[in-house]
Amino acid sequence: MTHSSIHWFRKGLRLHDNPALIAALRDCKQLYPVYILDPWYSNNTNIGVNRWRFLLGALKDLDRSLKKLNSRLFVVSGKPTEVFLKLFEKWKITRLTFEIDTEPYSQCRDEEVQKLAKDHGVEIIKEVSHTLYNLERIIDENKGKAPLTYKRFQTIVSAIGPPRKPVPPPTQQDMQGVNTPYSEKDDKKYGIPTLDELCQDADFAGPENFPGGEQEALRRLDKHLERTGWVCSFEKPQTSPNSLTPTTTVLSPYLSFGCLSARTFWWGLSDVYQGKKHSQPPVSLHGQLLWREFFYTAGLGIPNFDKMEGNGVCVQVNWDNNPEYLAAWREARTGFPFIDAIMTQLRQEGWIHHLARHAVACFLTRGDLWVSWEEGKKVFEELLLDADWALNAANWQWLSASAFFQQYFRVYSPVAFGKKTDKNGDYIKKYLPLLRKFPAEYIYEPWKAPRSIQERAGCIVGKDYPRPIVQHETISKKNIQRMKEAYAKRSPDPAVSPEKEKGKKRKAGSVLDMLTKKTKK
DNA sequence: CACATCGTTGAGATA
DNA sequence: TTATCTCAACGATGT
Repeated sequence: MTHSSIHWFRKGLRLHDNPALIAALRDCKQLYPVYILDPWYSNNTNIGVNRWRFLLGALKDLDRSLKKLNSRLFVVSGKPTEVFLKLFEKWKITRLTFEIDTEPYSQCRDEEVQKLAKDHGVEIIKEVSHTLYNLERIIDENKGKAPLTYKRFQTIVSAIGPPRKPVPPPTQQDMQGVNTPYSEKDDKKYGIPTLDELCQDADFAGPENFPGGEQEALRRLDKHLERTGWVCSFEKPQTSPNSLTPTTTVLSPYLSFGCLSARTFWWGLSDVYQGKKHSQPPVSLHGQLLWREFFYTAGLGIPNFDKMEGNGVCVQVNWDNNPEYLAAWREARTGFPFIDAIMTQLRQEGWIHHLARHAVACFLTRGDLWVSWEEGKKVFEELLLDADWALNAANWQWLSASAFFQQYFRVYSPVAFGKKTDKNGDYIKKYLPLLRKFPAEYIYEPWKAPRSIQERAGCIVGKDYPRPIVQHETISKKNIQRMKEAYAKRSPDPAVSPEKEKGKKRKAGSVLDMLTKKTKK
């Protein structure tokens, strides 16, 4: 039995740990590696120039690697079902392989493609390789529901055991007898497009600090794994959101596009940990991969996970419709240098530290501007190289205290938070050079600087740099009360009787809390 | 069912 | 410098 296989790349833009690609090679005479530019994405999501560039880097790298195996990548534009309808016939395809993708659009897209394949007698092979685990299994083990706490999630996965080991990349030997028919003219027809062809504002691309591609991903992984002491002592909350160079691995864009396998990362860490004392989840590097897995599971198991309405775990909040505030935040002109510097780095470089994301997300939503997390999510989706459907939705809900995290009275200060790790404001000066002559004393709150100092710094607040968009001290207190109201209104379960509601209220009384606190002492 | 515990990463005061 | 407490008081989970 000999096959003509298409391996369909979507995420999973790599050769290592790609079990579906390996499956495509079994008893295979002709292999066609395909990437589809699906117009659904540009029609329904916002992808910024840096993200397009990262994708193109990843595709070029993939094509290079495939060519070393005497194959190549075929890039095709169009709706996947329409593309496959043509390709199945044209290439006499008997088998289609791909990596399982659990996002809602992907699931419905893949469903359609599978139907088409069945109608054309094309065999389908799909494999789990984007995540550490089969997420369906995690949900099953938790009685059909996505776990809602990290602890619970940990309990489930430790019962399942460690993730599967990564699969090696295909070798020359695996390619024996496998052929990819293509000619010179296919370069034009199936070549990788340019940035200009994909993206209106190709000229606005920032510095390419993190080039896309599997080779770069593996290089970056190795570089970090060599620092064994650093790996073993890694604790996420101890890393700085505002250092001039990243204090974390910045492997997230590579994981998001699948240039790097989460399992390869996981087992690489395990090798480093071996026999040494090391940090533990949730703060360790293994812990970071589990956060990703946790949120992917939530994205699969919770309907309408990327929206507030119809999302069963999300607190329903009366966010303001405030386009002016949203635009000021997005365009880095809130008047809070720490916030504006972060938003500038985000736009220019496509990556900001996780805690910097906390600061700006809290500021936009429950902390200060009272704009819906869904709006913030859209901006991150456009600008972050590591934008990832499930993680983006989950973290925005977390930071806006809409789900997973409920201690809404813990509010990040747009002035104080950054000072903890960058007293002099060097980070601010890097991204907002306008403010570079302000003395450290005023760099986080330039509006407080006396006029003479503003003049000496060559930057007048209200003219050259905006005045603060809100009065943080008063507005954040007011917003805590608004969050309290939103929680109090949490959709009362219609099945719950009024008596039960009363009982609930009594329980929440402060007398008990006082007592427990005293007995603790 | 009642209740205790706990939660990756708050700020600010105090010792 | 670092640890602990208060502010006010959340929901999910486990016993």
